[in-house]
Amino acid sequence: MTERAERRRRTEQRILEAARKLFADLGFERTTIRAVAKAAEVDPALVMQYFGSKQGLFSAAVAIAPAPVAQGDGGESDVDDLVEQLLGSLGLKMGELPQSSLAMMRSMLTHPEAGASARAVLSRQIHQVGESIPGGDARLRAALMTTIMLGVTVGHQLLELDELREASQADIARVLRPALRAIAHPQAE
Amino acid sequence: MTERAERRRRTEQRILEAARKLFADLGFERTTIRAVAKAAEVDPALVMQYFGSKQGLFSAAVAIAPAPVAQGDGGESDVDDLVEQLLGSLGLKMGELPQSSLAMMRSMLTHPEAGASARAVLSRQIHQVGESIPGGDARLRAALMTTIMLGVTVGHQLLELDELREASQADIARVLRPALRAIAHPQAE
DNA sequence: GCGAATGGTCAACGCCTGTAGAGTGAGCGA
DNA sequence: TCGCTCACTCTACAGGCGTTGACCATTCGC
Repeated sequence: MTERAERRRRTEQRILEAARKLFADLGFERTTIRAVAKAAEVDPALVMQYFGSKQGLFSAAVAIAPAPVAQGDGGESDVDDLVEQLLGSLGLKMGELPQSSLAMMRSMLTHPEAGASARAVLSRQIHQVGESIPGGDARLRAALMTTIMLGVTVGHQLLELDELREASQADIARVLRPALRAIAHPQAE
Repeated sequence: MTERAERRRRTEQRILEAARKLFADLGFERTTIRAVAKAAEVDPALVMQYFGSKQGLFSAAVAIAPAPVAQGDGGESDVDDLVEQLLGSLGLKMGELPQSSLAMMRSMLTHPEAGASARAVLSRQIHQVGESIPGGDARLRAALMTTIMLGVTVGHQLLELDELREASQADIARVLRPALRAIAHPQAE
């Protein structure tokens, strides 16, 4: 790779990292192009030149391939595996949920584009979870399992509730596991 | 009450209603004083005069006495009652969660003051729920029950996920009930 | 080496925002 | 009725924002 191209790639990466951090911490509106540029030690105009607009920068900063949830055939053990997978994804979230995800979540309630992205990601996950659990109302159960994970993640990562920050990942998983299983396994009532 | 005072009270109320609607729909940053004034058919300067600043308007629009959760002594039936209460508060949220609450929730991830308010409200609820359930880790269990309700409410009210909008309040409560009970009732493992 | 391409900067524009202060007219107390 | 209070409006300012186009300086292809 030519030296110029290499240099450009690095600069672009530096801008994206700064943008992710600021978007994740402050959200879309409070993050300014000027602040991103300063954090990346670059002129604001360069950010525009590379990403076209603030929205373009946001899209580029948030864009990632979401890790897909493995699918099963609805059998018993697969359902429990699914629960463990969800809990595990929360575990990942404890220390090092990617900045891009945090950035999207931070803005999903106030920035229309981020909201649309969040809906897409969640719908996708709901669909996948729904295919992995039995029962006629699998869709609703999957939606609730997903929003439960969303709520815990928001409370822990974004609101930083002390009551959750104090607990270890294992403790949270231990308490949450029976709840998720109760939803995943349909019972006759 | 004198005519002038009456008139003022009505105007102030009109401004607050417009502000709540806009804050709930758009969040703090995207809501402008000018837009609130226009919706209330009033001059922008009047909004400032009444509430001092945009932040003051937001505080006034969001300020409400949160309905306290009744407390029990940790007995079996009380715990189930608590679960029903939480599910009921979600039920209230279905059609007509007050605009002031929506306004606070909408901005809680991106506006520092709203975030602080949200943390205060949630911590209060966690504390109350924690006092109503038995077990050594009641605090953590209460936090998770609370964030679960938060996640479902956010997904339903703010993100407006189709999978939740399609379901009736009773359906959601039916699926969620065992999950909350599983967390509320500590089990030896 | 030399012109072209390209990474990067500088200065500025136009817009929108929250906010301030002077002004107006109608209802109030005496 | 008179003067004052107070609800309300008009106009304007200062600052920050996203965005733009002209401008350097280095490196590429030939």
